[in-house]
Amino acid sequence: MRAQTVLRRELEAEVLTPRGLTINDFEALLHLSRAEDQRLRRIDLVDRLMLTPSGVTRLLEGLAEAGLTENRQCEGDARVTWAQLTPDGAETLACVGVSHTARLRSLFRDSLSEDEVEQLSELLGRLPGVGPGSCTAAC
Amino acid sequence: MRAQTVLRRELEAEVLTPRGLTINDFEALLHLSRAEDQRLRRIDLVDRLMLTPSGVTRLLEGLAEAGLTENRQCEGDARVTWAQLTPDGAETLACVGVSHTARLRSLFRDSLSEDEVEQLSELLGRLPGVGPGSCTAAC
DNA sequence: TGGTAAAATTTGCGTGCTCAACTAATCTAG
DNA sequence: CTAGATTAGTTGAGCACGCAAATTTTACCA
Repeated sequence: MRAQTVLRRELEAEVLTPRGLTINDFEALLHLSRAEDQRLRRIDLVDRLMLTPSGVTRLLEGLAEAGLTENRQCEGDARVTWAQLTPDGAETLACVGVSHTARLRSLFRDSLSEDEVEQLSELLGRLPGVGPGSCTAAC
Repeated sequence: MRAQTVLRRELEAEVLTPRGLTINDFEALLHLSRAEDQRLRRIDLVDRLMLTPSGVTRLLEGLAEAGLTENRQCEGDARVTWAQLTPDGAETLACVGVSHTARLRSLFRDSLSEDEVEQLSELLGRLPGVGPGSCTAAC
């Protein structure tokens, strides 16, 4: 059950940490890059990253400060502020993404066959609170 | 991949938190209770709980303060201080253990068959950093 | 035997996150 | 059209943990 802790650190150290990114930073960028207009409401990130609203606020605080993200007003609903991916953010993601996901894949493929990865993903996805797609690999 | 986060909180809330215990607190007690003479070196807990030495120090700080654990000198090696389960600790574990593990089991069995749990456990166990037995269920 | 390396542990500092409480905007009944 | 409920988000306090550095004790080897 503590797979995450170890895998996670191993993953971060490789390519993310050198750029001052966290796994959640990375995944936030990833989700933004795939969203329409490359922007998402905070609440959407809460769901996708499985954080609390306050966690997301702080996460975006850091990303915005690093210029990878921007806060944009949402006309039509003054409650929401978009988290908008900046060109810098997109570029960073592009740079980091390849080696990160490669690393991720190899981490699984070293010990599991493709079918087994599939199986594992399916089983985990059935657990409560783990939607299919809450896993980077599945993205 | 973020299964842990959710399952973990759900688990804690049920029976552990009301007693002021954390999952790691619980697992520490569990490991101690199964160890010879109901005591373990800090380093052993580091391995079993997948924490850093400093994490274990702080964990035991709390447990000792709550009287569930005691620090005992180790004659023969002055570097180590045993973490010794107290009667209180054993009792607490007994009280909490049944409902906690029941809850744990049901959490898996609600969405997975017994075979599938087995399968999941096997697959996870092959991942680097996850020995078989680092999962409460396997204990 | 002495000296350096390794093992077990603690301490200070930083960080990522949660929880609870709060504000502000929007929706929904009566 | 207004009163309460809901939704989106922020803020302060606190916690569990990691990392790096320091300390003490033990082991190993020239």
